Amino acid sequence: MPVSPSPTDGPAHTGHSSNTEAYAEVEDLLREYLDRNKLRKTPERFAILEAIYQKDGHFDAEALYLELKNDGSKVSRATVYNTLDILVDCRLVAKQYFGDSITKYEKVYGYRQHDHLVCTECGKILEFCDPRIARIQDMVEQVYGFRIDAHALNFYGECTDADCAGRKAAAKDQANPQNAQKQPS
Amino acid sequence: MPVSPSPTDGPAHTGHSSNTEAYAEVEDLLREYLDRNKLRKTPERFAILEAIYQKDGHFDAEALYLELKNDGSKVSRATVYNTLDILVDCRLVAKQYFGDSITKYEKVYGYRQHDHLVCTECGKILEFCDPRIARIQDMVEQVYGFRIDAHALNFYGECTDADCAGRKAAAKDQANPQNAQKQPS
DNA sequence: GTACCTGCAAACTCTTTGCAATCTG
DNA sequence: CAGATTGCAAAGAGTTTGCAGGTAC
Repeated sequence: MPVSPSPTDGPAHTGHSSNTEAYAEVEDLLREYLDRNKLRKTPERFAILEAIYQKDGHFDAEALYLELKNDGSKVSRATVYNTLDILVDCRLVAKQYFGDSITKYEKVYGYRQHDHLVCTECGKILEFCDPRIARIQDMVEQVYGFRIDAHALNFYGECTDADCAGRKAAAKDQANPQNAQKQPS
Repeated sequence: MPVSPSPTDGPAHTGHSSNTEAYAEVEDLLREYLDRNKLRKTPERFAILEAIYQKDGHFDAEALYLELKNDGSKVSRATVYNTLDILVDCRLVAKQYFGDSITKYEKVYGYRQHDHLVCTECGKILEFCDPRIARIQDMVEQVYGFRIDAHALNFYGECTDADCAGRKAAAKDQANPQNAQKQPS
């Protein structure tokens, strides 16, 4: 499975269903997918799915592994990675890259399609929706003869939060020009 | 073989000025940036800049390092990474992530702003331009109070090329269901 | 029972770091 | 000259792989 970005055309669920509410549906979808692909329905796979759907926001594979471990599960890192691939493949999870070369994941099902706004100073990530992206996608599909099934749009910039961590550091640097060269996040 | 080291990874660059023409300007821009930030104008930095502006399309740090090495330069990997950071910082080079967790770079100056269309089967990358993205950016800036200075929009899907490598492999898999589960790149 | 899956740890890949030597300003 | 920058190699972080044992079907 090559690229695994966030699906744009997920189930057209409007608004967010609650975590618990959504989970039964989600589990069924995984079951179906595993059936369809003749993969086994192991407890590990469902444990990982459940852990993900209890979380909010973005996470990385290591954090998920540690969380599972903390909760008494003894899934291995290898299984976490393997299962994440499966979940991305069946569009229950989306893979995201925010410029720091750490792969992040987020649950997808039951959540509105959205894109990301990343503060390069403090790392804060906001989400936004814009219907024009779907139209750009349609145009690109037609012009280039692709069948597009996912997209990722990230904006990078600086937020205006008073407590933006990076901005404070930058201010300090100004008094201390040796450190002026910003580190990439 | 999915997304990353595809031989077809080539350009399809939209609206470019010639390489040599742009380079003098680009060198000046780097010089200015180094001055402004009190960084040293080392030969390595200019050698790397030049190598990048002689290339077309996307490349990764390792490929750039090997290329420089081949050409007789003896810059180290560390310097390549360090310099890429500087060039990204002064907007002569852009960092890109196409879903295979290998960081790609491309030159930016003198090239029209564009976004990417990635074939998840064969790894081909096409480029397109759409003015609506700038408008979405404006709106997001206003609504969220960000100062945005970069974006990345990637569409992922399947191309319609007759020789799309991945599609052939997928067809083979269908006859041989054991291999149905696609491998991550 | 079979072969898919898992856990474990080692291997791998990409990137960063530490340090002595070198070169810019 | 001072100290920023380099090359080198080793370390680090994140992810993948190989293999023996476990387990879904």
